[in-house]
Amino acid sequence: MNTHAKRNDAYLRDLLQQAGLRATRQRLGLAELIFGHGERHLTAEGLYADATKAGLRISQTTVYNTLHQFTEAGLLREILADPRRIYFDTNVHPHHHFLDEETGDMEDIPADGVAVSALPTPPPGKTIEGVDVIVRVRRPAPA
Amino acid sequence: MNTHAKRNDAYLRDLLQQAGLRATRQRLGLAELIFGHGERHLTAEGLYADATKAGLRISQTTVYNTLHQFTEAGLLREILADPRRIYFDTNVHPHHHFLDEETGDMEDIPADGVAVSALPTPPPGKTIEGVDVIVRVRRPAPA
DNA sequence: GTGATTGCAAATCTTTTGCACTAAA
DNA sequence: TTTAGTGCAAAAGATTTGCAATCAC
Repeated sequence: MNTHAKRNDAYLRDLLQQAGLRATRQRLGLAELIFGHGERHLTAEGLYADATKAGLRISQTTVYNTLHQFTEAGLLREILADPRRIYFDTNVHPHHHFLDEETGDMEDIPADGVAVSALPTPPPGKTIEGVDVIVRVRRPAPA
Repeated sequence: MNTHAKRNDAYLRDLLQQAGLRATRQRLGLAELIFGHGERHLTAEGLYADATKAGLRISQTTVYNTLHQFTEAGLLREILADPRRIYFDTNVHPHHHFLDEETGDMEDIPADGVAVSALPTPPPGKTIEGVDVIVRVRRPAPA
């Protein structure tokens, strides 16, 4: 028997239930890809491609819906990085990112790699929701 | 006479010339709005609206073209802040931003408001192009 | 059974592109 | 005159929405 799959399935069902979401075939499949598979920085486009490749029958609409639902549930976090597409991160804890300007690839910055020394005073009447640090990198142009 | 306007015009013509751009009516108009007017955080949409409001006959295409040309010339800088739209900043020096998550408004963080303590080591073969810090703020939800 | 979920198709929004016309130098 | 610039219209790309059929509980 595939004990591992069963246990994983139960885990994912639990995850969904705690998020107040029904355990549909599509959501289980995406959750497996996202949380069971080690994916870290996702775009809707990429996740849809992976889902399709994995044989999951699902629509783009549902991928978008699911990413947003998972984000609302606190299972994912949006990264402000690229004005042309939304990135989601499976790591919802405070941390920061390298963004390759050429390829669009994203990578975590190791926990102690940067530190924001002192939080600035927010504009009056506003409170700080979070801090995003994006370190833009690229392969140096050939001399 | 409008000495001020003349001087300003000459200044803007010079700015364009040094950027290798012809001093067209449209570019002069936009440069006036952007650099003579104190605008700081622009979107194409907003600049187009302001230009139209100011009586400048111009197309959206030219606004997009001009923003990119100014950016290439180092007169503006793109800000990675909102996956849904590109922000440009007239301040091209290293500094960071507050982003109001509800309104989309952007504000500079005073120079000494944040500091990134130590730049992280970039992935092998890559060099750091720049660092963007976005502090997301919002009006706290009523209790 | 009942309300949540899915997914098609169409719409929306922002940005880019092709190309004929116009203007700057 | 020559080349750069403009802008219409259309395309492109990502994301969202309306709504009827389907599914989870």
